[in-house]
Amino acid sequence: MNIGQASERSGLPSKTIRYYEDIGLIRPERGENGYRDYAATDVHKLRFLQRSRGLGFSVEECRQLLALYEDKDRASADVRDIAQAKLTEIDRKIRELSELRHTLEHLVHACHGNDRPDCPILEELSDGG
Amino acid sequence: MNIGQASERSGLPSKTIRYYEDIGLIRPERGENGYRDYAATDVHKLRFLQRSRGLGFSVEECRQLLALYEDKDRASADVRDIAQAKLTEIDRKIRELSELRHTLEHLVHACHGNDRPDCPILEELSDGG
DNA sequence: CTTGACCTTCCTGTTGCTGGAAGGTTCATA
DNA sequence: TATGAACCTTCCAGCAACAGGAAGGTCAAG
Repeated sequence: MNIGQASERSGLPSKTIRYYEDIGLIRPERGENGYRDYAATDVHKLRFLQRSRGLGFSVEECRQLLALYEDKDRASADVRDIAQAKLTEIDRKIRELSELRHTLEHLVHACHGNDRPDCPILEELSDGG
Repeated sequence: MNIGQASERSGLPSKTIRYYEDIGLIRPERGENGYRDYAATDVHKLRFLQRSRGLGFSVEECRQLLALYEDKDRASADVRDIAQAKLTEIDRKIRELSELRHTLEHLVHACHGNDRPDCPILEELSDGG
């Protein structure tokens, strides 16, 4: 498929997809006319990139993550070490998001419109939530 | 406290903290010598910024989030709308992180070293996990 | 065979930092 | 009191990860 369709299916702008090719993340085939031709697996990778970028992983980290399942020979210990490290990082992110969620929920529900300065959420934040 | 200590306590490099001041996110006092002087609440805000940036929120989004609890008068409906929108976004991020975690866990545990091409994780990915 | 919606490369601009230069401040120690 | 290390300041340049737009080729429909 062409880049437009790949963009639509992955949720990434065409510009970004071309950029990812520039830096060697995804290598689509080329048609006779020079157009990029994306396979279904390419789109999966793009979607994967779209997600992990949005979750705060750098492009280089995404390259590592991508390598994890592009690696046909997953026997190597360092590859699994990377995966394990990422798992730890993901757990941390999930924890932090939950805390942030907790904080915001208080803002929405607990301090509903009354402009008292002793709102519970402020105390929580001051205590180093 | 000086910027070095604020950096240490917030987890943000001094450079980044100065940048955040440049773009108007945090406004510390200044001492007689011209040094920035950070209060405890400033450090809380910085830590908050450090987290939310690492979780994939843009600086402008962080500015909104920060405004949410700097706003002494939280009566306005639009402020609460923003908070609600962020809550939805956070929930999505948590879901995506959980999926990513699931995927990686499979990579670490299910495909342990055997280089078979029919590894379960690959099927999962091909199905558009 | 032209019109519009695609696609291509290339070049510039923006965001969000990061490093380094050049210089002032503070504080312990000789 | 001075000298050196470890801070701090501003400013300027560069990098990462795109985004916008120009200039031009391709393709399917009327």
